[in-house]
Formats: sequence, structure tokens, C-alpha cells
Amino acid sequence: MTSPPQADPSGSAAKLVRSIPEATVARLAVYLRMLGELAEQGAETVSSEELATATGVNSAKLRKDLSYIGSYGIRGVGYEVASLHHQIERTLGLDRQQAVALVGVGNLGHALAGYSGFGGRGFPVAALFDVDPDLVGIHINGIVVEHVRDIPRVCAERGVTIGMIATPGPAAQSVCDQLVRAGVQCILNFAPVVLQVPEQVEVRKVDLAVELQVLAFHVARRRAGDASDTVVAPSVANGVRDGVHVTNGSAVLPR
Amino acid sequence: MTSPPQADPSGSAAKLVRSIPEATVARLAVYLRMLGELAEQGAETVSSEELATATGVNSAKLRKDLSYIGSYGIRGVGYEVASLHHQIERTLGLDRQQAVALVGVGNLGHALAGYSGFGGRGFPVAALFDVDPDLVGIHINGIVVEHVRDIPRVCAERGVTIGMIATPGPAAQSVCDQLVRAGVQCILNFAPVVLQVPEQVEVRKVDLAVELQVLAFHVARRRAGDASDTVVAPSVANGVRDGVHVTNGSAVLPR
DNA sequence: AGCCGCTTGTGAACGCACGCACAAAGTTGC
DNA sequence: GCAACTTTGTGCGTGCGTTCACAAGCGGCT
Repeated sequence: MTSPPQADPSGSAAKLVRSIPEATVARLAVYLRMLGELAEQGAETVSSEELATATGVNSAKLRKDLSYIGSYGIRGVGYEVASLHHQIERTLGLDRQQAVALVGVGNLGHALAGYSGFGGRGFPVAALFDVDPDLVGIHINGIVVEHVRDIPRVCAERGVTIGMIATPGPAAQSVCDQLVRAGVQCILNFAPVVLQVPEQVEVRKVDLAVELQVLAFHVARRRAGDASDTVVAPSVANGVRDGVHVTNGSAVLPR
Repeated sequence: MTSPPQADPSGSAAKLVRSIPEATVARLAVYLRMLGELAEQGAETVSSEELATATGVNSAKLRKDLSYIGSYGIRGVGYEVASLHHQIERTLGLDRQQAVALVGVGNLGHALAGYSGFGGRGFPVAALFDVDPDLVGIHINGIVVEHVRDIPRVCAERGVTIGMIATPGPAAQSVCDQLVRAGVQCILNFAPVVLQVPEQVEVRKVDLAVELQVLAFHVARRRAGDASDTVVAPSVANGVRDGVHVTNGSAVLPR
């Protein structure tokens, strides 16, 4: 906000990180990916307009988002792709690798373990856990599945900072407690339960069933208001752009 | 938008559905699940306070959410579990099954196809598609994988209303176009791209890499502001409740 | 060097959503 | 039947997030 003008010192992105809205952080990640693609295509600079269109946001919003991390644009020109990429990376803390532990190697967990989108983006899956004796011991993508009871030891050994929970609902809370005890700071929860964690631990929830149910609602609404003008409140997340309707996702959830 | 008041024509949940905030819709799905569990446990009624605590929201917010779908509570008592469950189900359009088509049976897609959370909640996966000749023809959970080129025909035959895209990024847009042509009304997109769709089609995006990057940001912030007072803006989605810190998920995305 | 056009960065207004707090309404006990 | 208690439903204030619109700044052209 009222950040005093300053050249970046050295190490961490400390001062700059003050007070970035959560919604902005999420979008920064999207910009980052697009910047990576642009860099591959050999682009030197992008204007806010171009980057905004490519990522599906309003250009003013994009500029405001970027303003939270500093003034790295050149007026009359745009943003230097490589430089901006680097700045966002630094802000999001992606300049160092974050080891991820995944608990629950069932259906979804197995897929997540093999998902290349993680390791390729600075989140190597460093540990896998399950309780099923048939699963403990097998290898997935070169990583052996350990028993849940070893979470504290293994996580400590491998410097895990982020946990992902892909267990059935009933097991999630106890697994979560284990992860917290192991010093994990952030948890991505795929289980359909509300996790109780100490204040300093961040939980983020992805609920696939909820996503579908929200879509089902829209189908129903459409059917109901078929020939009528009954319309749901547009809400912040919707919008029409270039004749293109893109309701953004929001895995959303309570609280 | 400015929909004139109107009595519901036939059976559908038309007038109740007028103008429910998107955020509320997502939470209704969460309430619904908890109500299901409560019903299994034999509960007859719940108070807003109980249901709110169980789902991790503020009780006032919960009551306001429920007020959007009507007044089904009993003052001094609470809500009748079965009745409320039914009302929410109706509002979300879950009283009829929605056939889902899944395109992309790779890592993630395969898991989604086998995910019991869908079929069990009124979203039977009715069709699977891929372009890989090695995958076309195989069976997953009793469903044969068809070629992407047959999307229009198969979707029409099986009455698919919702599409899920779990392909690599580059393939997503063309697959999306196919689904739209097949009459799919809503799309859940797991591919890391912004889809362009006609206005009447709803897109919801789930981006796992973004989720992790948001978490990484929180780890970095924590490390940076270790002994300082550097704090991120709490944002609407965070909160402390009973000494429990639960930042909600938000698969979020642009727009 | 000076002007022109383009793009950034941001002040200000708007709108949604959240949460408080209370009135309305129903229930239980006497 | 009345009083006290419980719980819903909601009007209102507040804060965050989005959007508009414009001044400030930079590069290129003459």
C-alpha cells in the first residue's frame, strides 16, 4: 500500500510482502505461468493489456495486483517478461524449492503423486504416506510410500514444509494433526472435512464435489429460467469479456 | 439481473433460485454434506450454531445463507435435518442426476474417473474421452474410454450436462469447444489455461499448481516475517475461530 | 531538444460479502 | 395461560476487492 520507495535490499522479499490480498496472490501465480510461456515464446515485454487478456482478468486489476509487489513496469512500454517473472517468483517464495508430503495414496492421491505439474513447478513431492499395508512400501514415481505413523520422522528428515491430504474424510483430522506435529506449515486439504489446526498453520481446501455441485446449481438455474429472465446474482467472480463468459473457479469453502 | 418478481411456473425451484450469491452456493454444498452425515447419525434437528461450527462458518452467515433459499427453520428449535437437506438439494439442482463427461484420462483424469465422491453424490461419470490410442477402448470403473472426436455423439446419447477437462493445457481449448458443441452447459476445468466459451456456458477452474503456490507464499511470508510484525492482509477468507485458524480454500482464478 | 502517443500506477467510487446485534417467533416450564 | 428461554431471520455498519478514470512517466519521432 503505502510502501516507501526502496531498492530491494538483498535476501528475502520481506518488506514487499506486506499486505498482499489473498485474491491477488492467487492471480499472481496465474500471471507467473503465463509469463513463463511468454518467455519460452521469446517475448521480451508484455503490456498489462496483453497479459490481462491472456490470463482472463481486467487489465486494471492486473496492474493493481502487480503494484502490490512493486513498480517493475516501464511506462509506455509494458513489463519486461523475464524481470517480472523473477519478481513474482520471489514474492511467492518460489525461489526456493518447497518439499511436499502427500498423505493418502488412494485414487486421487496416486494421481497427485504422479502429477507432473508439481515437481515441475518447484514443488517436489518428497514423501508419500498411507495406512494401507498394501500400499506402504510400493514406489510411485521413484518415491516409496511410508506408513502414516512415520510422518514426523520422515518429514523432518526431508525438510517438508507443505502437506497435502488426500485421505478419506474420517482419517483427515488425525493425519492433519500428525503433519502439524511434524512441523508442516501449510496444508492443502482434499478431504471433505473442516480441519482444526493451530493458528500458525495455514489450511487451504479443494473440494471437488462442491465444485460439481456449484456447476449443477448453474445447470438447474439455467433450466429453471429457461425462457425467463431469472438470473443469479452475477457476483464478483463472473463477467463477460469480448463476448466470452468466464466464471472463475473458486474451490471456495467455509470461512 | 433486475428480474421481476414472478411466481414459479411449474415444479422447478425457479423463484427461490433468484439471486443467490456464488459464495453462498458453494457453502450450501458444504452444509448439504454435513446434513447428510447428521441424518446418518440419526439427528432430527440442528441449530444454526451447531451446523455452523461443524462446517467451519459463522452462524450468522449460515443463517443468512439459508435465508436465501427460504425460511425452513423453526425458531427456538433449529432446522429439521431431513427437510433442510431436501431443500438445499432441490436448490442446487441435485434432485436429478447430472451426467458428467470427463475428457483426458491421464494421471489426474484417471483418478477423477475412479473418484467415488462423484457418482456417490449424484454425478455419475457417464462418458470418458481421450485422444491417446492406448487409452481409447480401455475400461475404467465399467466405462469405456471413447475417442475425443466422438464427444458430440456420445454426450448427446447419454444426456451429458457437465464436462470435466483434465487434459494437458494445449489440448484444453479444442476439447472445450467440442464439449460446448455437444451441448454441455457447465465445465469444470483442471487444465492450466483460460477457456474461451460462449456466454451461456459456465466454466469453473481448479488449478492445483496455483493452490500450492499460494501456500508457498504463506510459507515464505512466515519465514520472512518470522520475528517481525510483517503480516499479510487477513482477507475475507481467513479467520480465527476457537483458537483454530482455517484459511479457506479458493481454487480461485482470474476473473 | 521538444512534442506526441502509449502504458503504467493509483486515487476514488462502487458493490459485494461478512458479522454484529436485535427483534420476531416459537417452545418449554410452571 | 403466561413468562422465560431459545433460536431464527435480517437490517445495518464495516471492510475488502474490483473497476473506472486520469495523471505521471517513458520512449520514439521529427
